[in-house]
Amino acid sequence: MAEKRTIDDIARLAGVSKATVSRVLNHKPDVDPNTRERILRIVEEQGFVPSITASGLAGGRSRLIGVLVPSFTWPFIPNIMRGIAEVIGETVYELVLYSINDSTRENDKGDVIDHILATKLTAGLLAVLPGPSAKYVVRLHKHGFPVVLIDDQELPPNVPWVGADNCTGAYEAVLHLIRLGHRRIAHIQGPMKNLCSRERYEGYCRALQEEGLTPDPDLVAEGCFTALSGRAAADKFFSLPEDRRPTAIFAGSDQMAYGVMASAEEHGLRIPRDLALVGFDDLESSAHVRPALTTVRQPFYEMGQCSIELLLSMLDKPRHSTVRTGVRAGISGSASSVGTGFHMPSTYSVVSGGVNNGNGSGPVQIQLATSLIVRSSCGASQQFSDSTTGTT
Amino acid sequence: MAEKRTIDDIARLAGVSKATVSRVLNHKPDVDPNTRERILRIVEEQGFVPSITASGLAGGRSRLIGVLVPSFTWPFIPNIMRGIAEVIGETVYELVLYSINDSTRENDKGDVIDHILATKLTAGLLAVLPGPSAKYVVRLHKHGFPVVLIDDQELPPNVPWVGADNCTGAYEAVLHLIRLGHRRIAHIQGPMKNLCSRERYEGYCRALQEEGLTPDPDLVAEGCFTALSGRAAADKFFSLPEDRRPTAIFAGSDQMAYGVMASAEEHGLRIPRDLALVGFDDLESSAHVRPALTTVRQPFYEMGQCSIELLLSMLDKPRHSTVRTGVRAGISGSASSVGTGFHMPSTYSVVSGGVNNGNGSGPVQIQLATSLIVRSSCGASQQFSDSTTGTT
DNA sequence: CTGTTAGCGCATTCAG
DNA sequence: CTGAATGCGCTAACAG
Repeated sequence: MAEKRTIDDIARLAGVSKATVSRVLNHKPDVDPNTRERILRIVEEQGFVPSITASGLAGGRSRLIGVLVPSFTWPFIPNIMRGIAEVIGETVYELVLYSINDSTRENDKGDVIDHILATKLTAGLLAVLPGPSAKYVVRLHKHGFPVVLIDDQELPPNVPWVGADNCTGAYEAVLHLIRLGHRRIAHIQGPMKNLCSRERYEGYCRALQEEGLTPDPDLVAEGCFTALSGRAAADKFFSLPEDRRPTAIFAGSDQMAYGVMASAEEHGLRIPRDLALVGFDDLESSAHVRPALTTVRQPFYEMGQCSIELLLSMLDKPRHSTVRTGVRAGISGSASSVGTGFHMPSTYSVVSGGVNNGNGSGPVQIQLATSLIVRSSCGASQQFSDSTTGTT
Repeated sequence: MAEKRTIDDIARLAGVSKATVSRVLNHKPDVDPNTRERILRIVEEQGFVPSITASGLAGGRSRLIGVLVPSFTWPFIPNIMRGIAEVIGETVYELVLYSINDSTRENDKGDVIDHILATKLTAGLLAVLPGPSAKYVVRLHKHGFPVVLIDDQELPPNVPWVGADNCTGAYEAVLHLIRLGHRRIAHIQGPMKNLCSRERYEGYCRALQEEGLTPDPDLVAEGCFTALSGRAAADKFFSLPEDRRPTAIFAGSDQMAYGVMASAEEHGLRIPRDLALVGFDDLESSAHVRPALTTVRQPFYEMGQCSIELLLSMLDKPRHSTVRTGVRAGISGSASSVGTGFHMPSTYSVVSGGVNNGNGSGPVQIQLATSLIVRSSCGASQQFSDSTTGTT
């Protein structure tokens, strides 16, 4: 069904010029309501879908959005992608996937970026990139290519960015532990080359200080986000003399927390009885491990949504829909929603940039709030047996 | 860097016609070695990359490959994607992502497929689709659109497909349990609407029968691949009178096995002491749960590679590379490799179709072997502490 | 071997 | 409000 029809076919069937058809397809105002109606009907009947590549060529603007992700196996990528995909599905844009696999050498990463710019395939780029590599994307931005970075980026101001409030998240987690009576709280950091690790560490320190506790260097170890590294760090903590051993651990990622669990078990320590544990991320599995992991939830799904919204708002908004719904809102301070309606996550803050002048949207940096998900691993009262902590 | 240059620019700089430039770019044979050399040099210098959209339009054939995936949150999608991305990275093709989110109504799925065909954006489609929806993709195939399906598909013969040998995998898992001395082996099925679930069940039955054990209906329960459903099934088993309770459980997915672990713990059963457990999938986390889960490994990464290779081999192979490497092998019975060289997974079998006449490659269905990964949850001797079971 | 001529399917002037 | 003309950047015949 739906044999390849061109705009000319439709024009012929409607008894008008292709120019007119093109006009209604692109929602131009100057068209007679009747002919518009008639054309739309024929388009519908024939199941006509304009060639995205041809219109891109002719119009000089692509309807493809690039998404650059590091190895898919990072546990939170799927949720970010889900957010992106869902929003994109409502628009006329399509997603093209660029990926940097683990084995990509640092230099080649620049090439990948150059390639993205050079092919001129996409209208903009959404990038999830580990710490230092972000500079390549910033370069794109400087060249005037629409770009939005996601998570863990250390950027010059007004480079569009969407991330989570790592510092506050960590702060709240540690505060929670302190309120539970813990005094010797260890922290397993992520790689310190990543901004998010440093921010979490900052939150950790702030909580301790505010509560009058002095951070103990022996209770801080650097991991690399993996379970194995978390385990190693925990092993180190547990080999401390008993009176200096931590009674609680705040891990910089859920996976590292899993490693702590393994180590604890091996050392005969029961969680939460002998050790309180809090992670960071709220991976799917964290609700299912035993004991269920208390953790700081990062709104990955929302970050995906938010970032693509931001990117779209930076484009020349040539919204146009044929069969699909089309039209969405731009980002603005006051969660405005237009058309099919996009809702900004309830809690977010614009960190920088952000003059959102109606036309040429100004670049913005958006930081989404994290939230502490209390489960049993920290010994607090609540005991979710296996509820999947309902969140959108 | 790399300001927007067109083929005309290069032609001018090289003192030839754009046609000639196009010829060398597309690896046409009839070009003077010297001019070819010169042109290539200039292309390199200028960092010229031809517009993928323009050449697609003009040449009538796209260099975009569609990938259709169900909700990203399925745990094995990332690995499949990784395989796909890695292979695609070596070619001139780009990936465009189509996704069907969980909330997509069954009818709309057909629309998504129609949309893919209608836009004529992509040259072919790779689809990972749950059971019944596959029919839409089959329709595409019937329309002559190059398509390869991945996993769990019940297809007419010679619809290109790549999957795993579920039956043998299950068979080996159960056989392993029997050899370990178990007699009351329960099985938690995946949804029976999925072919893979039925195949695994078949393998389960076959192993029992071959060893002279009669399947007990009470020891079989249907789940839906999730941890929760696995837990429910296990609860049911554990509430059986002691002499009818299973001493081993073969779960149809790792996630369901996780559910079994939770239930076992609640019922005071120790794994593997009181209960042997084997899963299916070999998710990343299965090596890290405690006890480490014995499971049947599905070669997702390889499936990704294999499927994209198959799809590419079905295209009009207009291989062409500028900066990137390009050129890969087609699929054939005898793991042939061409150019940069692709290596078929060592063990695979062509199930159907498969006349691979040099030119118009015939459709094939490829089934990859699974492998039993023995860890501690089944009580066998080997105890991998936390080795990530090295596989490619 | 190489230049010339036509479009691919559509968006956009620019005149009516 | 609408049609005719022009060209996006490139490939594909067609003649040299």
